[in-house]
Amino acid sequence: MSAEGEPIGYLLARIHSNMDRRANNTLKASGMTFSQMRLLHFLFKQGEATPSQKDIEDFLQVSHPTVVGLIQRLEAKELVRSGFDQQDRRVKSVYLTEAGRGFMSAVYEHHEQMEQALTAGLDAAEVAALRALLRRVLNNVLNDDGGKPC
Amino acid sequence: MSAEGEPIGYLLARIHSNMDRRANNTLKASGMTFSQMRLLHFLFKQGEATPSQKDIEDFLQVSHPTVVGLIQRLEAKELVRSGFDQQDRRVKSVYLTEAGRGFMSAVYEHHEQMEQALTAGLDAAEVAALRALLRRVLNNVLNDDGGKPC
DNA sequence: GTATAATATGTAGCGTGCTACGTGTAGCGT
DNA sequence: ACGCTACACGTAGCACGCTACATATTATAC
Repeated sequence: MSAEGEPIGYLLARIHSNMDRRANNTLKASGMTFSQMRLLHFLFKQGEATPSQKDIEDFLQVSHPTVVGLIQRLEAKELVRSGFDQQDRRVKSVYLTEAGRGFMSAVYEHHEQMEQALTAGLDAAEVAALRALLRRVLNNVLNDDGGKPC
Repeated sequence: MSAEGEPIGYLLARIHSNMDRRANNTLKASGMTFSQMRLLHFLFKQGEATPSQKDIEDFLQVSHPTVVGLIQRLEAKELVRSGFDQQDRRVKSVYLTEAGRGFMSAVYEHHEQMEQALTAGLDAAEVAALRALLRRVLNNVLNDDGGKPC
């Protein structure tokens, strides 16, 4: 029937938008969003290091104006702070405040919940297989030029 | 190292945003977007039927204000037209214009390209496995209430 | 030293998604 | 007929993603 014909692209679009909506509804009470959570997660993992805006852009794989917006909103909430580097005054370093660091436990709790909700009913081998396939798809999306000369 | 730990949720977010950007860049010349393409695809499949805005909402699985915006932009381009039903004047029926119907061949061409780019390097069995796993993930995202009472 | 290119960040404007709330129509109970 | 609920659609306002263009700093070439 229609099962074999359903495009992977549409499937991914539907999953992502539903996942995003669910996550944001759960986080709504705390005034956070899924994207903001991803950024805090990255900063938390860095420990004492203070990554630049460019590093964040590469990690999240979004454009730099998107990162600017995220940082502005997180700074308004006093969860992160930023400042220009003294060595190279082009780069802006970003780091968690104490409040931001404290926020992370709640964030990680939700993180676990969402991951388990996504993979409910799949055993460990299936999750591993899915992850491996998705990583290959991601690589295609990142590097493949699909006929476009540039 | 970090391979086994990468959350499915983040992987999906990265894939979707990169896919969307690629698709929109390819479609840019024609003034279309990936979302608009999904809607035209749905209308085209309906043949003579004229689905309501609500039907579109259910198919795309997005909120009704999002559908309103999509339709407004497609109507501005004269690719679709809409009107309220005479039987039940709450419902607004949407259908392709001739221009919209003509547009579809180009759309389908890109559709094929994107699908192939996504699954490059995967054989038929792997694509089928990925699709099956994604469908289960989608189902989790759709139906699982994850502790929310309702 | 000065011009040029490369890099990092900022701003403008738009599309797409959401929630919350408002409007109009249909259906139902009384 | 009246009110109430349910349903479909509309609007407001926001978050987040993009491209295109602008600015500031550094690096490089001459």
